[in-house]
Amino acid sequence: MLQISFLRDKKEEALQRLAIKNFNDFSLIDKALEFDDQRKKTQTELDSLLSSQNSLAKQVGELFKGGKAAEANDLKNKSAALKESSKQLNIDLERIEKELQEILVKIPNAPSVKVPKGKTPAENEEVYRNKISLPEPGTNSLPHWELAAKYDLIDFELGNKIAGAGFPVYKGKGAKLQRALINYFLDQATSNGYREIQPPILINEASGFGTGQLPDKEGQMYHVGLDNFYLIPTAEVPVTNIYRDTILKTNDLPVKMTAYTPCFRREAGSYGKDVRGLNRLHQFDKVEIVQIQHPEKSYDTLEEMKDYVAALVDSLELPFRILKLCGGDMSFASALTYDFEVYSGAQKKWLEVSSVSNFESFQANRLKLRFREGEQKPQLAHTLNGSALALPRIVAALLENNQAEQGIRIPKALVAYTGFEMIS
RNA sequence: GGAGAGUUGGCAGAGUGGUCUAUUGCGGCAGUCUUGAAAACUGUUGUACCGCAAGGUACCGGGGGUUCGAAUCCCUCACUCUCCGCCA
Repeated sequence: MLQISFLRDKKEEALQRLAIKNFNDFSLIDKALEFDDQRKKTQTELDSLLSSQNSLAKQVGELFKGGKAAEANDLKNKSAALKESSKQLNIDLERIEKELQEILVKIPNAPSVKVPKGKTPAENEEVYRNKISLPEPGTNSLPHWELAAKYDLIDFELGNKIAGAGFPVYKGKGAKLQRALINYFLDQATSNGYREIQPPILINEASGFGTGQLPDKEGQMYHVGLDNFYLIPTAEVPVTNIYRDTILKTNDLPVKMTAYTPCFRREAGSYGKDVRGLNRLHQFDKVEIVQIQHPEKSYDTLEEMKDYVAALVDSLELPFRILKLCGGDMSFASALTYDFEVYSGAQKKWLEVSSVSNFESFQANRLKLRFREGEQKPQLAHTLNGSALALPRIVAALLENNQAEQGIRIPKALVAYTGFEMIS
């Protein structure tokens, strides 16, 4: 949620930046400013009315104490009359605030000026590609779903039976590989200064609102109706919400956290070959990194996180590229996003395995996540997060790119975690 | 799941209808004293909104109600604790 003060004081800048995201509904901004004017006016009226009521009430008390009942009753009636007006003003104020809020939550985050213009993924800007060459066509022929069946690593049919499509069952070395990746990713993160967190994987509405999943993406989350909980789509939600309604000190920054969680996504509307195998699941595992940072340092931090993830993917010996997302391909809440894609040999396409974003103060404003510089007034912090990494597509690429006659080779960095060098 | 007791400022903890713009202590910050520090003493101490300012308003778990007036009374929801039951 953008701050109304930003829309008011830097309207031109706001409009220009929003245009990068192809958001052109400027009437919405004007409407927000109008409602804000109304809010101020109503608040002023209400406050002065309440002030008179407070002083009348005080007088009534004193009159009763002094035994002047008749005069007291007079003032009582007067105060009762004022109460009617203040009640109405209060209703007006609540309505105005609600309407203002409804508009504000519809306005996406303003992208950084560094974000390239564009509408489609084809217009994303490739900013880096590592030195590992793409697999030769023909040498790595089987897609991961066939390899998974051949070596009995992942059973999609069994998942269907137990839960439904998109809930695979990992077996044997397939299961061990999952656990190895999770441990490897967590160990790497903690040795890079991220504090490990194990959060709840069910969240309440307030948490869903804080990071921006609610109300807009309600349909993307599984909902436990009986208790009104949501299953987390990413660890970002519970981990960032640790700092909801919090005022940090400058010294506390940056806060660096990492968490492994399963992630649950309904993926309503997805279909076709994009969802084949591990490409798109309802339940998957991911290690997330989250940082809370001073506004002046958040873009340096974003680069640092990008470099960290790059080193991590590199260590798995997978060919990958980094894209700076164009305005049209960015998420609602992000100000700048880097996507990481590994190349899948058998599928002959790039698979997204990580997304690293700076949200600036967009989430912090919803979360009321602030920090205080010395004795100054609290100000909103910046939040950032990234996948480091999401497992399924990493596994897909590992299986496909490392397949050979004698089996599937495990990258060196992982062998200490898997306990085996080959799947055969 | 059943019964009971609670939720007050950074923390502890008073306050059962008007002087609560919330007692007090601890902690924090500033100062005095000191070569420096500690101790002691003095002062100060939250958040949000409205207002050019002076100042005003709201917030005692959330929401609603009673009243001229609510931390205090009523309703409701959430959470915490204790005991019982069940249980990894």
